[in-house]
Amino acid sequence: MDMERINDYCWKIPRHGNMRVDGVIYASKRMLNDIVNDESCQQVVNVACLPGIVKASLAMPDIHWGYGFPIGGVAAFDIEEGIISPGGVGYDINCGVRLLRTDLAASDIAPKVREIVNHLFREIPTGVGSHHKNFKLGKEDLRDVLKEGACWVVRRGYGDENDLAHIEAEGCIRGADPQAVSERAKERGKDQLGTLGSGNHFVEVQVVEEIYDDAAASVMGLFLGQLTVTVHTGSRGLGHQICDDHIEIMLAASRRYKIELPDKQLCCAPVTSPEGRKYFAAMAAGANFAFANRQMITHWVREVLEKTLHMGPAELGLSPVYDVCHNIAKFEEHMVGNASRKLCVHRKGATRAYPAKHPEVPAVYRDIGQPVLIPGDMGRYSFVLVGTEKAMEETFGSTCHGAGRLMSRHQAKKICRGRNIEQELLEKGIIVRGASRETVVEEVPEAYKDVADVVDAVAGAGISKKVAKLRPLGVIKG
DNA sequence: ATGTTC
Repeated sequence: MDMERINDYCWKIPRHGNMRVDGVIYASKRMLNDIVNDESCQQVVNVACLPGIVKASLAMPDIHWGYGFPIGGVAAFDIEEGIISPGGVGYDINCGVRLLRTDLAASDIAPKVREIVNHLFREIPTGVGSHHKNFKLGKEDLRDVLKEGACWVVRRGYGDENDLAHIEAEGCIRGADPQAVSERAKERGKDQLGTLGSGNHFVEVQVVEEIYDDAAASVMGLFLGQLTVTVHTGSRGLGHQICDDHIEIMLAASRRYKIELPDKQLCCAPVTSPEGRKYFAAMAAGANFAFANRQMITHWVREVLEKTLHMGPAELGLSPVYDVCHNIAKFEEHMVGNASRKLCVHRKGATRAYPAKHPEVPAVYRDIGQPVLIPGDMGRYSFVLVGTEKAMEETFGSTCHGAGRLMSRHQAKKICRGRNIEQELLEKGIIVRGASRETVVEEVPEAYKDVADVVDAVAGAGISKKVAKLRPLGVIKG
């Protein structure tokens, strides 16, 4: 692949063949070597061929191969001439991350971590197909969750207005239509609200290990040695089914609208077409289910910590720092050249990273920029960043989303033969409870890139700024 | 990611 250097952290695949715009990849030179030899590079080129794409087909340093569009990709399309595509969002609609802060020092509760992990594991269903036996939504309630997102959960008494103020889009994407969601998707979702799922999803008890930006950390209520909890999950079977249903519809739509596709998996429809509108309405509903999911899990994290530590809410001081999506398509205003344009921004394995002063950043963060939450693997660390003006100028206000896989699940299993990963992590001071040995093995830290490399690349490029590093103490995995 | 090939 022909690659031109823009700067130390930014590389261009010049427009060629059917590409309508350039490809642009954010990575250090060292990381780029792996990326160039990966199939995901061709996916960046393929996306650049889609109608109405604006400026460039973008990729973050954690890019890897995905369904049609690369994971770690950002693609913005003109509302009038552009398309919307389920492959540009991914199967796990509104997969995302929520960081919860507390008033506690991790050292004070260290002897209790195992008990906390065990209680979390008992209260939050984990693993493929996990669901609640005694917490099922009726048809009307599920409809309201799909329309209202986290607001519905708070209305039912699980959390408060302050929680909602610290969620991207306040936990509710407007334009969601439950009627655009199939009965089958609803059937899969009705007993999965407040469940974790599998793969890289987790609830993790952490300690703030390093602070890079004192002022920003202070505004976020973060301090050195602090106990925090991170929730990483999405829209479960419901979102998966929405994606499946609409890929089917989009395959037909692509033919109907005579959209030339370099890869069938890029199937899409004009943003303004009935198929495009219906997908957006269903995707927004799936996104709202995921916001509600993380809000529901937050409630159980609160309960577990209060009970295990014998504390009231005031003493615990648990509240969300922020909650961000990294698999979503949104309608946003961006400057393109000298004009402000309304675009459909697809972020798939990419996180919104708005700068200070942006009207969509919560008032409390208006001076520091939007918090960005980057989970790493379970053995190393996670990062808190903030968005920047440069992200707004270059990447439609977007940045990376995580470590990115280095090995397939199969490869991971192979290198772990005869090893006890739980024991190895325990020796590093990390208590792990997984739904099965298999998932723990598939998520072995060596299977992932070092998230510090990913974060240093986006910080080096100037599209995010480092605020804090979090180290795991205990984790539940699907 | 996913009732991991409805």
